[in-house]
Amino acid sequence: MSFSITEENYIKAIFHLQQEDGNVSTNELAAELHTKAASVTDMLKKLKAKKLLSYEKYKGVRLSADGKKLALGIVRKHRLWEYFLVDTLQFGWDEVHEVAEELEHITSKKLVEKLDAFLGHPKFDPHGDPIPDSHGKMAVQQHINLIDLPINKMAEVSGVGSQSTELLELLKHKHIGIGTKLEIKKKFSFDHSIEIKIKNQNAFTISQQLAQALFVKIV
Amino acid sequence: MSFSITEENYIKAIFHLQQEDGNVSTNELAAELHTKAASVTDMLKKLKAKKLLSYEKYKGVRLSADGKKLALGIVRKHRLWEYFLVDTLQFGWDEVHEVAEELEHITSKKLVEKLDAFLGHPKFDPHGDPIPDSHGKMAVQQHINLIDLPINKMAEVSGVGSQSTELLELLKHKHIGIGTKLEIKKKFSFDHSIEIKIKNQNAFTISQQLAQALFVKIV
DNA sequence: AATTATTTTTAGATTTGTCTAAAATTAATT
DNA sequence: AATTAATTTTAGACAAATCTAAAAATAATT
Repeated sequence: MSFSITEENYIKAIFHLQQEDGNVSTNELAAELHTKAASVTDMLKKLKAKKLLSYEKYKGVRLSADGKKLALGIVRKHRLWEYFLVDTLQFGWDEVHEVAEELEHITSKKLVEKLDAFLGHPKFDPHGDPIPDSHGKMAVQQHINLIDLPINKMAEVSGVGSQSTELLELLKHKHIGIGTKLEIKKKFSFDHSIEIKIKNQNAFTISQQLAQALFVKIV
Repeated sequence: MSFSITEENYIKAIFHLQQEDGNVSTNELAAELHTKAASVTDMLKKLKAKKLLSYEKYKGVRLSADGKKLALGIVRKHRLWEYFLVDTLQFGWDEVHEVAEELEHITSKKLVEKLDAFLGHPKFDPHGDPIPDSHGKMAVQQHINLIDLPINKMAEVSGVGSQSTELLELLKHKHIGIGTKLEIKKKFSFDHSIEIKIKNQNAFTISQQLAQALFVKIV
């Protein structure tokens, strides 16, 4: 059985949303996919008929085993292509997401396996997210949210919570990227902003929103 | 202005067909695209409205300057990806066409230019076809049809006339590929078959159809 | 030149994915 | 508990790309 690009995008969006949520609502999906709730309802019926998910009226949606498998395949392709773009073609890590959104729908299985081998079976993509292997297994990276990092504990930025160009632009401006080593110097309860210090730089504060979008691992 | 994958495939098909023909007929296009004449007519109206081609009822079709530019861009991507698949990912030259049919529709201009640079600005793809540069210019390879090769003149296979899997399967079986050195020993007027001899091999005959599908350059 | 055959176009229907507006259901609040 | 608000679904319509069947135009043949 084969799936359209649209169907694949629905499955991928549900996969990402259900990481946190468990069950995913129609409105959440509509927002994620920049479409309307009515369109989502229509598509969910179709995907249910294809046994990619379980869905009951008004009860939200959850991927089936087949759906998860499909989603992991798409995520695998997306992250391998991101790795390729950065590692092989010298793209900036903040400019590969949109291109990978297209490349992830190329169907050839052989291409994926050859690309994976050529890249040396990488475990993490340039944003710090784990790449599922050909069986759908992925390494678990103990990402902590920066907001939860204890004060004065050195950590390394290992992932970002979103791929939005707005976020990536801000990070570029502040010279924060994957691998950046930093520690928290102060937490301000008034607006939940935090003061961070990057090695060899002066300390500066970042907003709660930004801190929540950054994941780190303690080093 | 951007174009759907379907529109791009029409433009590409017209480009290839008009190389020989000049004006391309509705039925030719329908055959090439495995669709029906009625569908072609509908699409030609749309592409005319987008100024990619000139088209008058019952008179056939011809690409405009814009249409040619678009076609060359698609051909460029197709052939660069084929080169990548063979050269970088170690695909066989006979198994890359279908994958490149998908990859050629990836839109990022930056990707194309970075890929081109990474590959070292190749001039010909693995089938011996020239790769247009970023301005749409391509090297002219003096491909001669094998049928026109003089007897006992050593030549090197430089291209194939079609990408059909049937042809590629036959070539694989006969151990003929790009770069194969051969000469014609006899031509049989009865069925226009020819006897060829590949270096270090016994001579054997090939059909007119096969000979017409092979292009060589005299060495 | 008239007739037959082929090619091409039109007309109307279908599928996929989307939309708006209205109805139905569930959640929140008074 | 009753009402309001928010969410979700249904109903009907639309655009893209396709199809079949019939009509129109062009080409081929007698």
